[in-house]
Amino acid sequence: MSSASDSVRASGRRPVTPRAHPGKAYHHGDLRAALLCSARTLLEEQSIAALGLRAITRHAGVSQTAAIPHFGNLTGLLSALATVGYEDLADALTPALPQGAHAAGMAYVRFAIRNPGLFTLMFRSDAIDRKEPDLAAASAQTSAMLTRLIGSLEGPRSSQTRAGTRAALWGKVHGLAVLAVDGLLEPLLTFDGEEMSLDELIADALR
Amino acid sequence: MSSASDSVRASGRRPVTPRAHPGKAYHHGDLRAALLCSARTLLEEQSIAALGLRAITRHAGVSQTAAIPHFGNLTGLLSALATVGYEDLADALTPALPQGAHAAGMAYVRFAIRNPGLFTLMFRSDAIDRKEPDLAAASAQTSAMLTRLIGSLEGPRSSQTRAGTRAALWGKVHGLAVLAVDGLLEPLLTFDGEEMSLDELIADALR
DNA sequence: GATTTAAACTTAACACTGTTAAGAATGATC
DNA sequence: GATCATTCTTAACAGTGTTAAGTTTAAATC
Repeated sequence: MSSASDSVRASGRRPVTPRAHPGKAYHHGDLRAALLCSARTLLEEQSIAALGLRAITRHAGVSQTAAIPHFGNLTGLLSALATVGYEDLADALTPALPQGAHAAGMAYVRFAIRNPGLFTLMFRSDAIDRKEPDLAAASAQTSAMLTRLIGSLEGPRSSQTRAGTRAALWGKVHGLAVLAVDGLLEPLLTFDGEEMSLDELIADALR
Repeated sequence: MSSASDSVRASGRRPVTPRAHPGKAYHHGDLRAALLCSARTLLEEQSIAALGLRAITRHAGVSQTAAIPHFGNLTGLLSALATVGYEDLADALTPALPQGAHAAGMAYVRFAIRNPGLFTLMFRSDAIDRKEPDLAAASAQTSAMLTRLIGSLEGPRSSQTRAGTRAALWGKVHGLAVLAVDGLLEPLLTFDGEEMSLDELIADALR
């Protein structure tokens, strides 16, 4: 279980300025990471609609435009947050990959359920910029893990059916994740008065 | 192929005021339908981000707040548009259902690809209000079609595995639709210089 | 070590948004 | 024909992202 604060990573390529007067200086020290942390907190504690530039900077205790030097604009900030999301997703997938497709699929969906806001943001193509290099790299890395998984599954196939298999697996897993996050699978949990957990349903669907 | 204008339906429960002076009167006549049509045009010709109350009314040639009496607020308008989307999706699914799961899945994904903006809106839980009765009804109707499809597929099963099967099918189909609309399947279309169409890939993945 | 330069951060303003309130125009009802 | 409810407009409010200009600090250069 990764909290919002500890999983926001270091500031990426830009070297972090060592802060001389921690927390109080005019120069914040690591405002970039602090803003990402505030954004992630707002995202999970409230909603994706609460992710405004002013709301984030207000939560971090800085002025309205303090994010501009670090991210350029709101899209830049959200893209950086989505990048964190792809990195965290890769971390969640890594230990499950050698256990096969079922375990990997469960890890994917569970990540979405545990980080619903972040997962949603990662696929909001109109709120983020997929051409941002960091984001493109993190996204491609996650994608590559899926490719390796498919490649390790069975014997030799044509590359065409491999593409189909890959789309089928990713589609199934991603669809279940999206539907679960949106609460659209809940009507399926009750039948004739009996209940089943969301995790059970997904494990069932992934067989 | 359904164009944006002809597929916006009549105004729903609210009886349409017969227009005395078509197009020129102070009372528009069927502003509700006209606004939905403008919204759908903006949605598909531009993007989901262009769906503002002012942009829609501007496109329809009325004042900024003319949509309020009909929809209450922006969420109401977008929910009504999503309702149209679920109705259109049901129409697209109906002829394919008797042909089995593969045909139904293809119809689902093709609908998404042909109406990317509308399909995206239909699953934007923070932009629409799923408790709106019309929307809930239209959405439930689509869901019921899926249930009937699963029920007609094979012999008797426990209701538990039926829920799993249903989640698996819906998840796979929905995931492929979402990924296709976001352009995330395109990297899978090329292998060793050879190309394959998106439709082929999806047909492959749905087997 | 002093000076210059570059970056972070703040304040103020602009154009834009959704929503509300009040008023004018119209169709429906009695 | 008078009343009433609805539709639609205008005006205003609080909020947003972004830009420009100015201030404060850290780093770089001499």
